[in-house]
Amino acid sequence: MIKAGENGNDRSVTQTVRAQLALRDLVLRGELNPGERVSELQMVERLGVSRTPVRMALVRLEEEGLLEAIPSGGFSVKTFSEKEVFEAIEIRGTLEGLAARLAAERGVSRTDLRNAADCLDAIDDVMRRNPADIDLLRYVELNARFHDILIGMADSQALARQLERVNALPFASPSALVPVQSRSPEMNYILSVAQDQHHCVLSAIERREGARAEAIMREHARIAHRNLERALTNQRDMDLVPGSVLIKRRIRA
Amino acid sequence: MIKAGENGNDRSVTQTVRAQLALRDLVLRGELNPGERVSELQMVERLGVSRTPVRMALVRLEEEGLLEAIPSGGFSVKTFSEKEVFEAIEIRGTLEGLAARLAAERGVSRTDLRNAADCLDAIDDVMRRNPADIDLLRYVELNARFHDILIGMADSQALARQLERVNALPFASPSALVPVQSRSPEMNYILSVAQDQHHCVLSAIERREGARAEAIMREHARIAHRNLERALTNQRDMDLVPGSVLIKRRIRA
DNA sequence: ATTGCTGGACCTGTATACATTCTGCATCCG
DNA sequence: CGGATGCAGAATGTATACAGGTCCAGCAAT
Repeated sequence: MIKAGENGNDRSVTQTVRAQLALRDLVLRGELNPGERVSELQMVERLGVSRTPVRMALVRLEEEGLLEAIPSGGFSVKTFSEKEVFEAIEIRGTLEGLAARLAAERGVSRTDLRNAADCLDAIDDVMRRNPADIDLLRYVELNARFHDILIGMADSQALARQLERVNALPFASPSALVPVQSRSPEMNYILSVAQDQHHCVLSAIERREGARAEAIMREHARIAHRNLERALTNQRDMDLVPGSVLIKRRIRA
Repeated sequence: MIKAGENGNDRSVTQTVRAQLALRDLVLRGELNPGERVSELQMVERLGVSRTPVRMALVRLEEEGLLEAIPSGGFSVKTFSEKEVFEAIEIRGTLEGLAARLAAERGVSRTDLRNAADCLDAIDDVMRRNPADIDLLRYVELNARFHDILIGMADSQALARQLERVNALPFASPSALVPVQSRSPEMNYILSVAQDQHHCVLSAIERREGARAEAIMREHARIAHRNLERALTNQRDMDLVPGSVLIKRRIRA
């Protein structure tokens, strides 16, 4: 049954993890109809592992928020209303704000500051090097890294855990909605505003200005709100949003 | 094997749920040494169910934050530093603040307002009826209810989920640290301050004063901080803190 | 045509056997 | 005497068989 080379059997990676990754992929790509029940046996067929790891994967994906437990047993693919997506982003902004405040109030090490500053330098570089055709992939990567560094500076395992959970929703993570801008003439403008906020929050943390650091990160998340709003009105941009198939669209005027 | 009446076999309750409840109880009562590995087979013996439901329970308790995954496999009982406990409370305060702000900004239904007001009336009643010997159990219950109503008023499934997660930590939930005051002469004073905050936040929500509502809930959580501080300095009060056995104490001057 | 019932397929919950990996200890070599 | 090494035991990961429960289709009766 185990055919090496077929789907990257590594022996070090458990079947459970493999099933989890594969299932998440199926859900996010919309190959499982939202709202539909996810049958264990069908997944056994489809993923090529036995029921036990499929079961574990289902439980973990429910924990991630991508699946929903059915009262009578089993799981179904979760759907999200537009409202829920906005709220998820708002929650992320609030928690990142808390992280920034904690970092500012407690103070951070010189090396942390250095790492963050280096990361911002790299982003500046990306934006300066080729303003007409920005390397979005690299921007997204660096942006995610900065946010991770920020969370790290708060030095709070509990907070990191909570944020991990919010970011598990594919459309809520810090970099999820950046690509939506790619078809907009305003992209450079928005990106530079966002990057300015990055600089400002780092400066605030350095000066131990907690309230300011918090406010900036909250506002920073609002950029994602704007991008989402754009994607919802321009339907053709929706395919740039990860997990967009899970979003129950409302009729829009 | 299934002995009805021994541990409430209901047939409608799955073995998994039973195992989860029993295991949580074992962890919270400190019958499993913090930091120690939780052996599946030992739990099978101890709980009287097979490995499968035990496994499920372990995964769910990890999700709750009471257990920690060991990289090489299996789980261990998680320990919390004092810092982590404070942070968990801070996170709760922040999220409850967000809930209050959302409720205020969006406006809430008349029936919600009524329910909340009724709950506060009931708390007032408890405090007035017998000031010398307050029925703490009932206070705790009503307090938890008020916080639940508040979360409900935010009308955000995502936020409710996140708060559920924080409150799963036994010492972080709104009512967890209330009993610590029971041995303090200041109890009545602190309870009335807390209750005043309840009234104020409800009034703020009613008037749609979002920023104020948020600030109040954040400050409200700080009462728990104070109670925790008390318990940590007066070791004899620690046994009033649920899950206190999981808290790694530091030497205090 | 509608409603209630019944049979059966399917699905999940549970238990357990098997395979593989990890761990701890004793022993041996440098 | 310290550290590496190999072995035994145990623990987890995985697969699968079995037992109920749920839900739907089809049929019959009204």
